[in-house]
Amino acid sequence: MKNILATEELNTEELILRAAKKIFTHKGFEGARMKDIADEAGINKALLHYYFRSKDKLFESIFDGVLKSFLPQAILILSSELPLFQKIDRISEYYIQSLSKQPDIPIFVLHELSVNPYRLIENIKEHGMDLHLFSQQLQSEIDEGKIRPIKTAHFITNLFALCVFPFIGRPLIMGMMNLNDTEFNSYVLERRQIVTETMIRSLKV
Amino acid sequence: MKNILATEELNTEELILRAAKKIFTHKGFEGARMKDIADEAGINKALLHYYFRSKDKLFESIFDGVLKSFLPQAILILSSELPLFQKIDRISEYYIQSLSKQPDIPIFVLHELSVNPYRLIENIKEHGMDLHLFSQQLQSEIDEGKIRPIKTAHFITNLFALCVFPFIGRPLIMGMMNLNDTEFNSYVLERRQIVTETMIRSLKV
DNA sequence: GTCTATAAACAGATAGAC
DNA sequence: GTCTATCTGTTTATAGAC
Repeated sequence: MKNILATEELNTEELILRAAKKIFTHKGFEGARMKDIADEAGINKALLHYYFRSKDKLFESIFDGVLKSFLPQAILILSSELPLFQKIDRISEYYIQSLSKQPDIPIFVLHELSVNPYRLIENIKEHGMDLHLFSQQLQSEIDEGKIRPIKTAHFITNLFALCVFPFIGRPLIMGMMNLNDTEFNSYVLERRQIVTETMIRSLKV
Repeated sequence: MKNILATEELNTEELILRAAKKIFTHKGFEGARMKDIADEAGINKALLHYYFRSKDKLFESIFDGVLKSFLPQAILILSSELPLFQKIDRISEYYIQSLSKQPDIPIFVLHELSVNPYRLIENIKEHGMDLHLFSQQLQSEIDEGKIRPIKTAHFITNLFALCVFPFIGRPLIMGMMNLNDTEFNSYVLERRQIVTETMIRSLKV
């Protein structure tokens, strides 16, 4: 039985997937070159085609995987039994932490979706992006006078905007604020509390 | 003297720039084809090179123009003499209204900056992205106990995140919320008030 | 200035040896 | 499975006629 913990013992297919994820998320589908991916994986171009037939097929593997590793978590937390304010905290905690390790993901996903919106359709269907339960919870809190009225769409937009924008706007923020890499990392660490506070204060009656 | 109001009387260079802006902002630099731009402008590929030498040069013209038409306005409003809460309202009004007419701009700019962060440097130097005055105002309001403490970086991130994210995340929002184009437009119209309210409520002591 | 035709460079994909 | 060499189609860029 293979030692699953030996991270350096990757087979070729895994090497390719890791390299492809790095190059695609950094440069986008159109900007990525099969040569770049092969070099990153330390193998030959031809092997990419041997394992994945085409650039499109390879990309689909990466894109689907990325989407599946991020979107469902939001639905899971939002549809849970947790109190509203705890959900806010969990979402900001999870997304800011995950994206700190993979900061290229948001701009990659949103750029590709913006160029090819159809890509989302299958994935959404598959995972059933049902926010019905969450909408009910939100409406209950409003009806009981616990929070100010807000539509589900705006609540979710606000929450994700506050969490994700630092990663999307990184070069702009670093430029406008004159931050170096170290300073930017500190700034990101502060975001979790800022997001939670901003969301909760804006909802308080 | 030419009639500057006759919008249909564009010379070839203007036709190219208009077409290039449309194609580049929609598909990004790597995804854009010179053929697409020529077709959009109703002219021949060779003419693009006659006027702009290369795809890179043409892109620079567009990118610089786009940056100059959006960034300085924020600095202008933030560095003005207006009260803090009015600045919030002006920013959300200006950016949500402008971007409604050109919704591709944010993802375009942020994707290109993410692939080539150096692009920003010259532009920022040129326009002097100085937020010193604004930081002083923010600190004064905090010191006088008028608003809760918040760093300039987080204030600006929050404000721009709330304004810009709907355009960046459009396909995702439409997918998750099951919105059609008409519904999305209504949703965007509501954002201006949501942004102002969210920002101001989160700052209130 | 504007076009057609073509060159030159590149990128994705395949053939075939090992 | 993995490599080198090559093919095929695409894309940017140029030459040259009008």
